[in-house]
Amino acid sequence: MAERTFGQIPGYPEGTTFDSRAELSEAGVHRPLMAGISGNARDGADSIVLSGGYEDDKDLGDEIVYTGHGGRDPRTGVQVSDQALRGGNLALAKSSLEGLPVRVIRGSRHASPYSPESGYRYDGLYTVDDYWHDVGRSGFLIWRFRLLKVPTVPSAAERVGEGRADYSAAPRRETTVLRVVRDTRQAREIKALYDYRCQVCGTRLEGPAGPYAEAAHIRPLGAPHDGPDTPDNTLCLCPNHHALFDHGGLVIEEDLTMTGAEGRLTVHPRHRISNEHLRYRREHYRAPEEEPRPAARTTT
DNA sequence: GGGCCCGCAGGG
DNA sequence: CCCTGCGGGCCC
Repeated sequence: MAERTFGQIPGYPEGTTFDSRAELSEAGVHRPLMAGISGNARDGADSIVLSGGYEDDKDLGDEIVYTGHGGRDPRTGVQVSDQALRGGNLALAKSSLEGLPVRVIRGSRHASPYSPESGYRYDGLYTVDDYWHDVGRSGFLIWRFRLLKVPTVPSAAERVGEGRADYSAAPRRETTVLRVVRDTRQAREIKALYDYRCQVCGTRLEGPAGPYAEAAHIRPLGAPHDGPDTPDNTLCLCPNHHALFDHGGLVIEEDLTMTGAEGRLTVHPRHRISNEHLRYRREHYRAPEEEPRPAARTTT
């Protein structure tokens, strides 16, 4: 078994097309012949294929919301039970935690303006920006992974000796920056209100240029969550608790007690926090009930 | 080795 | 078009 390779495969630049899954596998661009996700729980996911069939997928080009696997009838492809954070799904979550690049391949059967006319096409590297669970069209629990394109910069080797005509001939999509700028005026005001102390642990980080804290959104900004950039959707957190919150390891209950941290969330009298947004976060990011958390890996 | 999976070809 | 049988590679 060849070792798993993350990032671009030498000899197969972005835009390379393949006739079949067998060719993709042979090239090492996406090794499994049928599965959509290549990877494991330990190392993360190195590639995925969008080939249609998953009704909850969203493809906006530079942003993809990819559906995890599992819970489908193998014959019909119909979702008949809940998905779990296992196998390839866990691999993609691992890639998110580690910030690993995922090769994305689109197939012609995937209904999207970004799909190739025929066969499969390697479309570059993406990062797994976020993952959460949702109720899919089928009514069953699905895991969802937001992938964002890593902007492609031509390497020095590619630039050297490259004629202008060649450059203009290369098909390049315009890259849309989808990230919302997070530190708005209201975010700064919330941080000032708490004097840069974490609402979870009270930590105040002080550097020579001043204090540092992060504004965390409770209901995430951007589709499909569409949380607002408003004070009632913003928390002032230290980097550790921000990361823990984003990855579902810190849950704020309705009474402001916390799962994953001691005590109760500190809330300033002049800071109203939306219960609705807190509920949204719990519903989509907390580990599902029947989902046993994977055993933590210890480094020895 | 078992079970899973965003194939694929072939036939109706 | 839809359905069926037969799959290879890989994770666990």
